[in-house]
Amino acid sequence: MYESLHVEHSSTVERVTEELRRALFEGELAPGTPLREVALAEQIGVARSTIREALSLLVAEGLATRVPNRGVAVSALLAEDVRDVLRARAALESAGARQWATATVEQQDAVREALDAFARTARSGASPAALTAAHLDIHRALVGLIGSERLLSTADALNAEIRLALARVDRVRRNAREQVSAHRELVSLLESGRTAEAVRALEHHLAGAEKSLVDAIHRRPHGPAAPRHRPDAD
Amino acid sequence: MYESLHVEHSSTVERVTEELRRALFEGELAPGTPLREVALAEQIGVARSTIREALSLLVAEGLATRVPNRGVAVSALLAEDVRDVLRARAALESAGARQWATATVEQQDAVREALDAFARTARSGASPAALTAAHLDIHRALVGLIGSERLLSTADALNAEIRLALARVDRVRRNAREQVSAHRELVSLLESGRTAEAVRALEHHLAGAEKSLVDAIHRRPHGPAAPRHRPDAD
DNA sequence: CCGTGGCTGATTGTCAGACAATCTGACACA
DNA sequence: TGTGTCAGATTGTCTGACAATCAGCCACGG
Repeated sequence: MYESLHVEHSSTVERVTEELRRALFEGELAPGTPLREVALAEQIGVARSTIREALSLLVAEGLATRVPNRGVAVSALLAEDVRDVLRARAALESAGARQWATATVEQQDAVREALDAFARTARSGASPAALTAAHLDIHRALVGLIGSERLLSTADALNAEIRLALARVDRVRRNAREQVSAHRELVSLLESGRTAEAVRALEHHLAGAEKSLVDAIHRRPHGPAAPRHRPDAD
Repeated sequence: MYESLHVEHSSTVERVTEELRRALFEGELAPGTPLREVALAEQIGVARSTIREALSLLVAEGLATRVPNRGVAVSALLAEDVRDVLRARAALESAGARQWATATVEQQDAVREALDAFARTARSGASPAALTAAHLDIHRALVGLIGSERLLSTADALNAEIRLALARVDRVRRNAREQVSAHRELVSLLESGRTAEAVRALEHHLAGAEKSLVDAIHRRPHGPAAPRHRPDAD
């Protein structure tokens, strides 16, 4: 017992990491932006070693990229990366969908709840970031049907990369209502046992997401060529 | 061009991490063994901060576990963990198998080559560790059929955990020849387009692996209860 | 006898400061 | 145009330090 009594993680590294993550998702730091150790250290008010650990965490999560002897920078997803991530998600989520029948009731309920939460969020006209989070929660719950904590972790990492990409292109504000009904349709296919159709619908949905993401990247090619270091504005 | 010309990573952290990994896979460090920072630092001859980074890497890979304020120790897989990992592998690998038809020729060849390499290794009666590595390479190549680098990384992490568990129970020396033919059968099912049968065979194989691993763990329950700190031998 | 509380040593988490190695960009030079 | 050199910036690693936290032990009191 008493398991529910645990204070928030008071680790300094954890707090710094969380702050950086927030800044990334919020779009305050554009992809390609270098994350200098000394600058961040004195700016946040912690030691360089602490910043170093936090940056390593971000790199491990795929949100930042480290080049030896040149430091870490905010990850800039290329079209190739988006394809990679979406392919991974398709594999994970359709594997989950295929296991709907053998999943536990809790796992199924998690999907339904995520769907409802998404619908509520869409109806209440929340912020784009919140909407994206709620949307991705449904897909996370699909992976949860597999029943592996480790796969849930990788699903989280994949979703984090997507959120990073979406932070720069929140113009994907297409009809949220439409998205809700599409996902509702997907879940009802699962519930009625039409697995093959559900998998097809899921793959169709992900293909669409991939296309819009790749288009967005091509429209604003913040590719591997880091923004030139210009002292003035452009 | 010139891409193939890159020296070995000369990073100290990388070397230390590699050394620790080797010790783990070799079974020199039993699960539960604490990895003390100062001790390792002066033993290997590097600074504590360097050891710290290396340990963080191991923790990120799942090979070690960190408890706040109590340090990191070699991961001890419980039966629950083995189930989790095997479930994840089943999802990834059968997803790969299902995509055999749409995979590129290179990806298919990777599977065939891994199979041949395994057969050669088995015939040459190599070390158990080498045999396990060759075996896992086949399964890795199956995940490769999906075409996502990120999923390959998670497959590597999962396989590393399995290798860690196998290091303590290399009594799984059952007939290697039998294993080879089982995998050959699996690949030929894929090549002949009998996907559903291949997936079934794969899941059967993984279920067997899970069972033997769980049995081994129960036989030698190096569970979460870390070995008491006794100054003398037992 | 058993639970409580406090003490001690060991270990981690974080900090400060230092220095060599490496990379970038600019500049001089052929 | 292409090459060599140099200064500045930044990382990778080291040393040393200290407070916070934890495990084990022991005394105390019910």
